[in-house]
Amino acid sequence: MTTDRLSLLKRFFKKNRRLPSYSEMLSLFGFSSKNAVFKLINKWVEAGFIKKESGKLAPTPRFFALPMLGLIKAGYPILAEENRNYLTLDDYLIEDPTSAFLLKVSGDSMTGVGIFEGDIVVIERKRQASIGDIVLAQIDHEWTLKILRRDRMKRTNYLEAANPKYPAFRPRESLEIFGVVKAVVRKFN
Amino acid sequence: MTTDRLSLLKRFFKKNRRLPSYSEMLSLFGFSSKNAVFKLINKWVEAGFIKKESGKLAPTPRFFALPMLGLIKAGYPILAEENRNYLTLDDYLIEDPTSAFLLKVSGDSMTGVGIFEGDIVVIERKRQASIGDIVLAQIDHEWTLKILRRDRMKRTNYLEAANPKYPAFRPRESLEIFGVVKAVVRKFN
DNA sequence: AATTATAGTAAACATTTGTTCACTGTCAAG
DNA sequence: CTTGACAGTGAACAAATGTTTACTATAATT
Repeated sequence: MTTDRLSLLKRFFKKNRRLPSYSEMLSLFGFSSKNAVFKLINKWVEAGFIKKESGKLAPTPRFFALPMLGLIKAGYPILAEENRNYLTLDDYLIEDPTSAFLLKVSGDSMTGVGIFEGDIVVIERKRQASIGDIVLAQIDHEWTLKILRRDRMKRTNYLEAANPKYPAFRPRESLEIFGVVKAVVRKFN
Repeated sequence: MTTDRLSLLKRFFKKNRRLPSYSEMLSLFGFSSKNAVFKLINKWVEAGFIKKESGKLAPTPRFFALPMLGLIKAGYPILAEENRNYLTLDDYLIEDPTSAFLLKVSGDSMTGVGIFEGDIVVIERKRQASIGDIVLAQIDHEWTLKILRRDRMKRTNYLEAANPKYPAFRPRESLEIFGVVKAVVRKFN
């Protein structure tokens, strides 16, 4: 399989974080006429991989999209119906890049919700959270990552680990929330 | 906090998947001289947010980078030492976009390694895997996601769930590997 | 008060951009 | 065999690009 041109283009974008100009594509694809590039691009525009707006090229969501399968229990993989038009994993996971940051997790207190030591969580910076959210909080001036719970009787909030071996964490002085966990990410190997 | 110009630029890139031209930046930033843009860009180039190569602008890894913290058990978050220069979560998670695809997980057979129903796994398409890898495989013509194990005595491979409630899966006829799980991703809410 | 850096305007310019037009060879279909 | 579609060459071109130079106003420093 001789690497096709779209792959070459994707590789260029991955490396340079931009699309090449037509003259750059000349050498990238091995053409000697810009018109060849022109026609090729138009084909990709029609196919929906690339967009033109006021003469500027930009990749479309489709350009990045990885095929997404669903695995049926019975045993056959199918193309997942949901063409949720998320562009990249970034766009899927990080809604507001300006308020988001990453946190490398340590400890085993959240294994119950599938957050393990070494995982990376995406946190959205905010001071308010809903009950049940996984929050980054400071409880009695100590930082921690736990589930936010509410004690209806005492009308207070407290923190709970997602691991039966830890007790509930009830603040003596203060419980301050700094962010909410929006996603987890784990790499194998 | 009046949204600063770098944020405007990031927003533009997130929306259009490209950097604006200087003339577009005029209106984006509210300048009336291209030279103002020119100087601003050069500042960002020096700061390492943007790169110029042969007159073409491109964002650097730094442009995308989210702050990455580490959480010490004792209770204080610190800037994670590892400035691994991964660009985006995509680049961190997906090494080879041409051979990768996504799979939405169903079932509870992999909860032991923190893969739950509804999670999305990044799979690298390949026919060979190492013992211990989490693989997408066809065992006796049925698709499944399990851990690849080796039976040294019988000199055969078999599959194992990461959930004690399932027995080992030993192939009667065939065990064919289609890909290896490189990462998991889970979104909350 | 004088000085220096910073942030922006305004105009001019060579280079490069994407596009268009006319043309050629190749291959598959009628 | 002819026809038409397809893939590419080559040259020409208006428009837009990033850059440079000269100048102004504002704020900060000495």
